[in-house]
Amino acid sequence: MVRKAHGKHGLKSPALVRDAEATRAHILDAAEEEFAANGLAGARTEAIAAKTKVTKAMIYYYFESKEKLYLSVLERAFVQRFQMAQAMKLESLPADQALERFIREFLDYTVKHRHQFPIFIHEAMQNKGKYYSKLGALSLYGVVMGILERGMAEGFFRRLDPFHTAVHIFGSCVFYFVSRENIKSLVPNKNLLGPQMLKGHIDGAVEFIMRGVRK
Amino acid sequence: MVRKAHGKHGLKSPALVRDAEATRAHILDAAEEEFAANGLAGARTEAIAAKTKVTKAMIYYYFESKEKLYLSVLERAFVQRFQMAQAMKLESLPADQALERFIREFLDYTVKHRHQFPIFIHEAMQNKGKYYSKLGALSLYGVVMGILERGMAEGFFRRLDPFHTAVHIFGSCVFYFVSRENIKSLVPNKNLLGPQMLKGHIDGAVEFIMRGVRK
DNA sequence: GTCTATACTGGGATAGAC
DNA sequence: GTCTATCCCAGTATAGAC
Repeated sequence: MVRKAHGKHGLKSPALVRDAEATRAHILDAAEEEFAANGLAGARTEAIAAKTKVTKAMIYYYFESKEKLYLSVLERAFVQRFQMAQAMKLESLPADQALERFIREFLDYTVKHRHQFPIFIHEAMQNKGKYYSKLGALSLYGVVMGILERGMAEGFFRRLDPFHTAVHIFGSCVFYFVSRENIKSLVPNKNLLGPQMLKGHIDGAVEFIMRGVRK
Repeated sequence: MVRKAHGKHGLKSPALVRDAEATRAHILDAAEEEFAANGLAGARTEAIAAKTKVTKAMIYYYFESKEKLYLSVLERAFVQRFQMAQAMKLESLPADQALERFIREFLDYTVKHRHQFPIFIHEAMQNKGKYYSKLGALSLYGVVMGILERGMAEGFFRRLDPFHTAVHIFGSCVFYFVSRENIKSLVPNKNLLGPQMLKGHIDGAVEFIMRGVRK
C-alpha cells in the first residue's frame, strides 16, 4: 500500500513501487496501538489491519503469526526506551540530579510514546512476563538501581535497598497511567492526560520521590 | 454439588441438601481467581466451572452471564476492601500514624486476598474502568486523601496535592504486585511473594512514603 | 506483494433431560 | 438444581487468484 518514488538503489524504478520496509513499519505502529489497548490475547489482527489499511493476510505475510508480531513490537519498544535512557548522559551528573532528570525524561517519554507502556502492563498481567523475560536485559531497572547505588556512595541518598526502591520509584511514576481508567471516575471533571493534570502528577512525583530517597 | 446436613430452617431435611447460598459463594470464589488471572474478557467460564466442580451451565443458572458474574465479584471485592479500611479506626490516630497503619494493613490485606487486586488492574487495562466506575464510591482513594488532608491541617505533612499524592502512595504500594511477573526475571533467585521479599517491599514502601509526605 | 474467500477452533450461551 | 449436548459467532490462520 505504501508507495515511494524510488526503489532501494535509486535505479530503474517505476513511478510507484511497493515498499516492504515502510509497510513493515506501518504494521508495527498499528500493532503497537492495538496491543497497548488489548494485550496479546485481546488484540485483533483484523483491527490492526484496519488501522494500517492493508489486509489481515499481509500481516501474516510479513510476521507469520500474531505472536511473532507481538514480539517484534515488544522488542522495538524495549530498544527505543533503552536508547532514550542512554541519551540522557546520566553518568555526567551527580546522582541526585541524575535521578530527577531520569524521572522527568522517562515520564515525558511515557506520555509521548503513549502506546508502549500499557503493553508492558498487559504483558505482566496476561502473559505473566513470558515475552518480557526474553528482553529483560534492556529493562530500565538497571539504570535506576545504578543511580541509587551511586547516590548512596556519593552521600546524597539515605541507606536504601536499590531494587525495592526502584520499584517504589517506578510505581510512583507510572501507577497514574496504569490506573488512569479506573480513577478517572473519581475526578469526573478532570482530563488525566491534559497538561494541567500531567504537570501535577509529574511535579508531584519528582517531589515525592526525591524526598523519599534523600538523606 | 455442595451438601449440608440440614436445610435452612433445620426442619424436615433429607440427608443431603443442595445449598444454593454455598454454591453461589463457591462460584464467586472460583470466579475471583479466574478473573484475577485473566480479566473479564480473558476468563473462561469453563475454567471457573472446573475450579468449582459444578458445570458451566450452573454458572449461567446462578449469574445469567459472564458479565453479571464479573460485576458480582467486583462488587464483593469492593465491599470487603472498604470494610477492611473502616475496621482500622484511623480517625482515632494522629494522621502520620494513621497513614502508616493504613499502608501496612492495606498491603497485608492485598497479600492475603491475593486475587482481588489484579482484578482492578485488569479492569483498568481491558475494560477502561467501565465496571469500576459503578462502584467508585467504595474506592480507598477517599480514605487516603482524607488522611493526607488531616495530616496537613495537623502539621505532620508538608503542603501537597491530596489526589496526586494518593496516587503516588498507592503506586509505591502496589506496583510491586502489578509488575511482579515482569520483574521476576530481573531477580531470578528470589521469590517475590516469599516472606523475605515481601518484608523488604513493605518496610521499604512505608519508609519511602512517610519520607515523601512528612514536613 | 496484495487481495478475497474460507477452513478451523475456542468458547459463550442455551435447550432439554433428569 | 444439576447435568450433557449443541448451537453459533468471533477470530486466527491459510489457500489460491492476480
